[in-house]
Parts: sequence; C-alpha cells; structure tokens
Amino acid sequence: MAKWLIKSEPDTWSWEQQVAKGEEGEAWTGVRNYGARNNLRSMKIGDEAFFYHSNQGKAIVGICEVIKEDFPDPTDEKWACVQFKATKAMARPFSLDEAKITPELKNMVLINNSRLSVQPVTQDEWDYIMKVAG
DNA sequence: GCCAACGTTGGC
DNA sequence: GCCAACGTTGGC
Repeated sequence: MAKWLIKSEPDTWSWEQQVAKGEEGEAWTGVRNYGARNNLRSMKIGDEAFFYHSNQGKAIVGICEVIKEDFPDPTDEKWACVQFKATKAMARPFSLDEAKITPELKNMVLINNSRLSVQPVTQDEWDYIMKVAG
C-alpha cells in the first residue's frame, strides 16, 4: 500500500474542514500540475496520505485515506482527482522544521521539491514520522 | 510581502 | 523543439 503526502493551505482547505466531511470525504480537486496529477492517478483505494498544512502551520497534521480513485476533476475534466476521507489526526503536528533536521528524512520530497503539492512518501519515511508523531 | 525555485506557455 | 517570459507556489 503506497503512502503519499498532500498539501493544502489551511486558508483554502484545512484539516478541520476535511475532518468535518467525515466518512463522505472530499474530492481533492484543483491540482493543475502534471507531476502531482501523475501521483494522484497512481493512488489506489486504501492508500494513506499525510495531510500537510502549507504556508500557515507548515506541518503534517493528520492522515487521510483514498476512498475513490482516479476520476475526472469536476472543476476541470481534463485533470484528475481522488477522494479522501480523514482517518485520524496526528498525536502532534510534525513540522517542516523538524523534518529538515531529521537525518532519516533528508530525502523527503517535501524538503527537496517543496512545490510539488501531491508527493510520494517512502515506507521508511512514513514509519519514522508515525513513530514520533503518529 | 518578498523572492527563489520551478512549471507552463508561446513565439520563433 | 528550444528557450525566454511569465505565473504560481510556498518558505522565509
């Protein structure tokens, strides 16, 4: 089961809003970047993703699960999206600052390609973050 | 609010 | 198909 990280500015769509959607979840629309789209297309139902607050917060705050995979973005059918539901909050936010100073995470896409809004996370990275903050 | 990094667009 | 110009993202 693959692991991912999805970013959202809390002003636009926050973890709290995602949680409020409950089991119904929310379509992850508005991705307009080919690399990010390819990652969305690779997601399968049951895959888990960290929910990261960019700009304000700059931390992983929760975990989502894919509940519907690879369908056309209703806001622009040329692009793809998937549907996520929030599964649980992190025990504590795991910040970008902390990721940067953690040797185990030095290859994270979050650090090396900070602009990519949908990115893969390795199992090792996932396990480490879950161990310290999950 | 600034600016660096990067992705996309469009003229040639 | 190259590359300069432009737009956007996101950390600081």
